[in-house]
Amino acid sequence: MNNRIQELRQLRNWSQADLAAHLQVSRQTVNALERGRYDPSLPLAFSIARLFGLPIEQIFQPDQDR
Amino acid sequence: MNNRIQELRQLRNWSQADLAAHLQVSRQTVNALERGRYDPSLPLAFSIARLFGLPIEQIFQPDQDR
DNA sequence: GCCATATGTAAAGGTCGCTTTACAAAACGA
DNA sequence: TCGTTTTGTAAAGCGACCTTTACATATGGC
Repeated sequence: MNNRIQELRQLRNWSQADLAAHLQVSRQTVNALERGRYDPSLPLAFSIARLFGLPIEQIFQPDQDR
Repeated sequence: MNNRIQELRQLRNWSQADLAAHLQVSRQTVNALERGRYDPSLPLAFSIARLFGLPIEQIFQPDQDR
């Protein structure tokens, strides 16, 4: 699962800590998501989409094989 | 997190086992999702949305407080 | 009544998502 | 150069997600 979190965060000149605060998760979680270590839960994906004002499908892209 | 999985499944006259086969998950997983015991992972949410031809936001609705 | 199908649930087990604490390294401004 | 901010990473712990096996109940057709 690919995502555009880092790109959307940098557009706003936010640090990972800033984004984490807006999402109410830890900074390590934001870092892990940006680096692709794991996918967010569905509720967190909704929070991210709402924060950036985009549909989930425009932020996250599933791998070819799913 | 609310979802319309049961409604969309019944529109197609599918059993939970039928849907599970299409999604390549266990029947118990489909049952748990329909009964709201837990939310799907983000990749599984994408599979469900693609199968039903709808955006994720039209199948899953986050709780008020998220 | 019988048999097959569909649904609900439980228990045990593995991996994932997220936390807190902590440390290291990179980047930046004054 | 020094102090601050930012990013990356690790480890331990906990609950969520999903599996397999198994059993119970309900429904419907014959």
